[in-house]
Amino acid sequence: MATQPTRKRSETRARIVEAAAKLFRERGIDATGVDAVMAAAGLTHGGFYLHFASKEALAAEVCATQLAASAERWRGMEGPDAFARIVEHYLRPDAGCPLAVLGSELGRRAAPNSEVGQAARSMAATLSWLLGAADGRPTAEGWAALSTLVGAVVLSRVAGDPRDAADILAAARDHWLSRGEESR
Amino acid sequence: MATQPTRKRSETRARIVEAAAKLFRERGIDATGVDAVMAAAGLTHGGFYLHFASKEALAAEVCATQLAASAERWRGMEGPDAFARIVEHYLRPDAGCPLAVLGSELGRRAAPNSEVGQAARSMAATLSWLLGAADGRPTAEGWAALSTLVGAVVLSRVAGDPRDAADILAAARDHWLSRGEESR
DNA sequence: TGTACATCAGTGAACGCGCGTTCACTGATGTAC
DNA sequence: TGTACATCAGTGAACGCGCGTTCACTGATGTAC
Repeated sequence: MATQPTRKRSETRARIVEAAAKLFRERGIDATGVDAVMAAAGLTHGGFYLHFASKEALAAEVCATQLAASAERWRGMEGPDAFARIVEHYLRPDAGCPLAVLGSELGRRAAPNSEVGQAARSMAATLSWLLGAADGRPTAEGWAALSTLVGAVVLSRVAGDPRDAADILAAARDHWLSRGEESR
Repeated sequence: MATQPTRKRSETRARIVEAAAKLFRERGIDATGVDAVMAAAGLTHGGFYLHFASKEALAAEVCATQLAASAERWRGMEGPDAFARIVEHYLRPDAGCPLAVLGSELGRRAAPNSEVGQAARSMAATLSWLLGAADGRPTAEGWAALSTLVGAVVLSRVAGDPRDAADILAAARDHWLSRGEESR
């Protein structure tokens, strides 16, 4: 079959990362094959190793960059309702933060762990700050808030009943947003 | 090689389930082979299918029974510090509730889901009851508490730094136990 | 402007390994007589 | 009590498939002259 007109390597690479992020979120890392990732990126599987040393390297990069981007976005949030906006966004049924969606898989992978851990720390630190902490380090309250968010997403995905799933997300939201002023 | 003296099928089966529960908790379902489970049970892999129709059937049974047992144990807890005891126990670093440890893998498996969902509901209902709910149904507060527990375990396993891991578990504990009286 | 060649992204067949599953066989225990 | 046979749990070699990885090859673009 004919080859596509030559494209920039870096653009193709970005497409692969994007496709992988989506599939990993939907199906998990182990359950997503290299061929599926490449097909989703509009390529054949053979070209994968032109961009990545291994599937494991891709997984590490995808998780690290996704979480780093989230952490960065959170850190940039401003305004009195920043906390509420983060919570609402995190708990959207289609959000799928890697911490929650890939949590158990991440816990057992060696490679991405330090970066994943740092991103989690940064996210907890942002929540702590928005909850009134003095410096930029995660407080107990910040960790508790992040735990509730992550756990709610995990539980909502495990719950067989979609109504339970919605209840769980709403419960996590209410628990953290009904302190001080309600934001809607 | 010599065969072991004949044993009761049901006992062997129970040993397989026990071994699988341990390995699934440690390594995850996908990453644990049938041969590893059987070896841990002191058997060779060939005999597996005398007890289970497939690895998937084993996974379903292990998850369902583990969670049902947890839910049952929670339901039977009594006394004014029942809530505190559940929380403390759940957050022990070596506990490893399947909801947290296998959460993301469970979310994508078809078979065990309805039973897993029911167990989660029951656990949330017990927490709700102990937090003062009127009937035996899960309240928002109960779901929020369970979410925090699950999320804390997930995060503590993802955190690269063992000190963060301990902080996270302690934060979840403090968040839910410092309402009303402290229990220690 | 045109020709020859290097470079480069991507193709798709093939390889090898791990793992779930099957199956013929073994050795011990239980039962009939 | 002893012998013959059925049953039954378990063994371990083998099979097949999926998937990560490799590699010879293709076709397009860029460059030298």
